Amino acid sequence: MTRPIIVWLRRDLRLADNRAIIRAASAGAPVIPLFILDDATPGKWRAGGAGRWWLHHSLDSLDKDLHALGSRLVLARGKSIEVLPKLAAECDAAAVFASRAYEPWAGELEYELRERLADSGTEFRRFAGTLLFEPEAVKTKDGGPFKVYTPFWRAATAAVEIPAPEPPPQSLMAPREWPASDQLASWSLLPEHPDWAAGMRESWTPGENGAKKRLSAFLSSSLASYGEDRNRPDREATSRLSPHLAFGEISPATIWHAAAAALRRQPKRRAGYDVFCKELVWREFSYHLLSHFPAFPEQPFRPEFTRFPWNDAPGLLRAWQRGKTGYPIVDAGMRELWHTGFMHNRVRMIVASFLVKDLAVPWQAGEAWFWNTLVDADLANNAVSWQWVAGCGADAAPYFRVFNPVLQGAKFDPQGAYVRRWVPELARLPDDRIHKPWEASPMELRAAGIDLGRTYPHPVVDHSEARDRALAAFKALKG
DNA sequence: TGAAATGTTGGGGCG
DNA sequence: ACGCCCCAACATTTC
Repeated sequence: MTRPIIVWLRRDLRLADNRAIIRAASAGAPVIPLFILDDATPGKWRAGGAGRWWLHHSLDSLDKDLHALGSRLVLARGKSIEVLPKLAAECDAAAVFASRAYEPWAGELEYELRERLADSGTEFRRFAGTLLFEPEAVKTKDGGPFKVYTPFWRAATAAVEIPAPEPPPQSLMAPREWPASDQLASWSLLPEHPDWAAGMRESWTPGENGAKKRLSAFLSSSLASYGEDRNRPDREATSRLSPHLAFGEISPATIWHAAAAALRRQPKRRAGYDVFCKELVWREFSYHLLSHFPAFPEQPFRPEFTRFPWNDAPGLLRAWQRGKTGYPIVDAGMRELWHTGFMHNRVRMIVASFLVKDLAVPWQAGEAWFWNTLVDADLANNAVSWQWVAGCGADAAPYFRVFNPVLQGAKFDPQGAYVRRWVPELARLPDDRIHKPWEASPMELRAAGIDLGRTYPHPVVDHSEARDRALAAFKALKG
């Protein structure tokens, strides 16, 4: 029998438009789909709690899909650099196929893997597909990486034709004998004591099928108005594809081409389509930056920010994490995150600005919290976006841009529906008080059943004063 | 993918 | 009719 090909799956948990699987399937060899739970290689960036919940269900879903093709998913745990060569030797694998990864540790790992596998006569092949644009494919005039979004967008979309997505394989040849596999349940990826995942189960359908359904629902119902409505957390107007993308349950090329097709069907979707494409390419820009500046998750891109006088304030950080800052839009966002593993993008900007500027807590603390609590936690997006808000990143918001949580709330959640949903103790306040309960009269508070300081906190800082402090600190940094 | 302070304009009230 | 003031609405500048 022909020697098998191991398909090493990572954040590409899909069959459609997954070139590693598709090429292996058409090679005429048995295919061994493999997932390794490797907490050691990424170190502190191993998958967090919410991500582990998602991962469990995504792996479960992929295994079912593989069974429908006469195959299965083999599970192993340990360091990839040890597990893979060992398994390849055991199975006498001809090759290991994988989608390329872009995290700081990935390059060296893939290089070393190639060497070790070659020792035992196993070829190692990487495939594109995780990104629309490979980091090397987009260069400035002098051959360097882009540090500003708009020129990156122009250069990338002009230079690269995005190939059409490829259909999933119709069948996968099983090996004569399956290697031993862990039981998914034995990995304990799901929370037990306590089971905090109820809100996640209500909110999401992890897996390739869920991703496809989400995409078509979004394109048919929300693409047209995406440009205006995507900033409204009180509306279901964003794609909510981020966790599916983060786990590779759907490829960006699939989304790209499906959106273009939706535009062709209905040309009036143009405005929304353009904005949506820009958002997809922000993800590309994040990966572009991460791959050229691997310190991005740890260190400020603009080095002068290393000496910013951050506040060591565990109490304030905790109030932020738990959604008890006293600013309704901030608390609503943090509670949505805690409950569902997700937060609306506009609200992410508001809560991030509040942590970094109002509370002067280092952006890395917010990045770490998001890493653990977001189902769409993605190293590149997370690091680049936090630095963008903090003002120390590439093409970042200028440091003096400080969000006012009251004004942002009034502008993007005008009737307070989002706040009422996630901060129910404020639900009975009138619209013109919902984003600033401290300005409600004693009578209004009583009527709404609120005892400020007891049932809902006073603001942990005064925004106006905090803003002045932030501006002064940033100014000192500059001078 | 800001907010707040400051500057400008123009309509209306009024002497 | 006219100049003056007020101030909202909008624009520009600054942080």
